[in-house]
Amino acid sequence: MSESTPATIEDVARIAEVSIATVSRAIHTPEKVAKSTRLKVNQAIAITGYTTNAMARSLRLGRSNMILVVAPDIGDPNFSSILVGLENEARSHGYGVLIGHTQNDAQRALEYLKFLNSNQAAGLILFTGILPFGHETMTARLPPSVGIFEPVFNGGIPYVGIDDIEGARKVVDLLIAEGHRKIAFIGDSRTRLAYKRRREGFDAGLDAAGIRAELRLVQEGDGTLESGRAAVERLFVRDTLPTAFMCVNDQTALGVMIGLKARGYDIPGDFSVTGFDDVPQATFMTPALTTIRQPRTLIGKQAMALLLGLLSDRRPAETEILLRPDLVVRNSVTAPSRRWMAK
Amino acid sequence: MSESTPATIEDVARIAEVSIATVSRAIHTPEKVAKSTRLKVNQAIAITGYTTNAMARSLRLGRSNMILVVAPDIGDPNFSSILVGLENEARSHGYGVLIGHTQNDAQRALEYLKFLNSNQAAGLILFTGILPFGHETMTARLPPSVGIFEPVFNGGIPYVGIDDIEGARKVVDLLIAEGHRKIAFIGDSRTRLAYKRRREGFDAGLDAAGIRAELRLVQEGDGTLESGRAAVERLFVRDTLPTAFMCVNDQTALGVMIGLKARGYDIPGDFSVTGFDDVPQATFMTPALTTIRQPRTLIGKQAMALLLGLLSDRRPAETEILLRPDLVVRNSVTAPSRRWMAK
DNA sequence: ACACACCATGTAAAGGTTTACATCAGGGCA
DNA sequence: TGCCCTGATGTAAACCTTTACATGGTGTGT
Repeated sequence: MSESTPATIEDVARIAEVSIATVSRAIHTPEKVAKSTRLKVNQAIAITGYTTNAMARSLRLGRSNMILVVAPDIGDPNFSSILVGLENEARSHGYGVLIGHTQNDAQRALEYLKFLNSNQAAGLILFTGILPFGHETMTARLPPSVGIFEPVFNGGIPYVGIDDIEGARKVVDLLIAEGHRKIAFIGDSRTRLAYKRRREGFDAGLDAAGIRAELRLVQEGDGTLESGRAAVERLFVRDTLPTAFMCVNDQTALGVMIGLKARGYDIPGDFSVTGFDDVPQATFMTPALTTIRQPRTLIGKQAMALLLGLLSDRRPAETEILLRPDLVVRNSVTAPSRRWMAK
Repeated sequence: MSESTPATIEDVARIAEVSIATVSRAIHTPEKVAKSTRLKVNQAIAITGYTTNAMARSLRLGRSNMILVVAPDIGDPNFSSILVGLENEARSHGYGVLIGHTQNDAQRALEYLKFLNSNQAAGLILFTGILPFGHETMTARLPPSVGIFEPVFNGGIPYVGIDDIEGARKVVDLLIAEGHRKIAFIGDSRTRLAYKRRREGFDAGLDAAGIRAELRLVQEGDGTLESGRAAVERLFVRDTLPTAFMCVNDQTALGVMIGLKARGYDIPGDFSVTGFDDVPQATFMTPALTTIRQPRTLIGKQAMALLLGLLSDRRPAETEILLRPDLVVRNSVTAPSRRWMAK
């Protein structure tokens, strides 16, 4: 009717000549209303262009159709593909996705907390390993939540990630198969479980091949490009050089490559280098980086599906969903250089 | 009190020994309540941990504190930096950001329309040049909106972008300064205004230098990597070769570089290549791509600021905000090859 | 023919706010 | 003293749904 104000359920009821209760039922539990009435209601809806006011509905129901996604850095290119998965799954179930960007700042995280308290979000997707909110009394009040990549804080919150151990294993196995015996591992000493597991996979691979791990070849960094470069420097002051650098993530690998090139070495001619994550830039590095692909969109999809399940009281089958990591072979790995063999 | 149920305004009122109206006023229009009362209310709020229920508030007010951001592809790495700007600005004004992902699918776009109709979003940020919703009756009902990069549909909606003409001009000017006279332009024939403008800048630059434009050197593509490669092939079947390829965007430039390398040429030794947009991969291409930087985060910030202004009834000062494009000089441009000079 | 069950629908309350309007107290002024 | 104005607070309606409960009508079984 009047185009200015959106139609309410009452407008529909008037036109369909039924009560508003019937309209509501016709929409949400159609099997409870007579076919003929349902028809009238549907016509009235079509005429008015009625859409139910989500605010009123959420208020009445006590929960909204929004999912809050909190990530430390939404500018991270890796984030966007996951977001696609999250969003698709959410939308196809009538949920909307709300974005929160903490930049690892507790203050900001706290502001998002308000969205939860004020019932604006029915569920939570967490990207950080640690609960962003000062977990004090908080944890109790948290709505159904799902973590991405890692278990959240004190557990209890299911998460979706990849099998980091297996992924790392695939990388070492490749290097070993190529003939490498002295493999450096450039790690990340921060508390992320994923990084610990990649190290585990590395150790397991060496072990399985009967290679004695050399602790001198293990360097701890912080996952940044710079830490990769620094690790190279540290290794070169010693006299035990590896023939391959296995890096905990692609950033680190890039740093390693830069460091190696700065010293005039050829990759993979002189040294092989591997990454982990398959960031979009990996294809464009020179040489293109051999790494482990994170099925990002799928991770997002599964995480959202899990959360949506939680929201419908379906208890999660498992508290940990680990997807299969795939090895992406590009050009940064080859057999160890004769140069070092001779030595 | 009871931790199970979030505190309502009534709980606060009871503790502060005032009416709920006073509590509401103490929060939103503190100057209207006596200092002593204000104090009592604040204490009560602290005790209860009260946060106003956004659903109820939005219902009453008739508008929410959510901004819907609709983009054709939220997986696009360029999107994320803009999102950072949007999100920061929104959050600092108490607004939340809702993500919509249309994949250029009208059907999906329509689903987002529901968020608007149902009052779930107070404003709209549009990434597509064309209105995603089948603009029929829609346009009238649209909430305050702001476009990104381009004017939306039939105008009337302000937008924030960069000055594409000036950006393109900076590129041609650089090429010309390096000594290039025969410059190919690999364009995008789709209807995006930005692309038209980049072409305009190209023409203007040539004109200003007194170089006669050769239409044969202008190739229309569709902005994809493949279209860049195809353009190279088309140019090589003719005998008029350029010494430089100016591409409408970085994707196209990458395609051109691949095409050129496949034919055994060196960049920039044999041909110079330029892009536009400065996508994250540009640094990693070989050679690193000389291109135009989009101040993405700033664009997001400004767009959101503009929208927030609209929401407070402040009419926009201008309907078009064009930010300054910066030239990013890397390694894909050099003086024209002697090889062609000799010819 | 009566009781009962069942089905379709209506009535009204509840959910948490905001705000126009009413009320009330106190102070200034004639 | 009486009147009016002002400033602080309270009362209650409205925002739009959903749903428990009530109502009334139809049909089944005895």
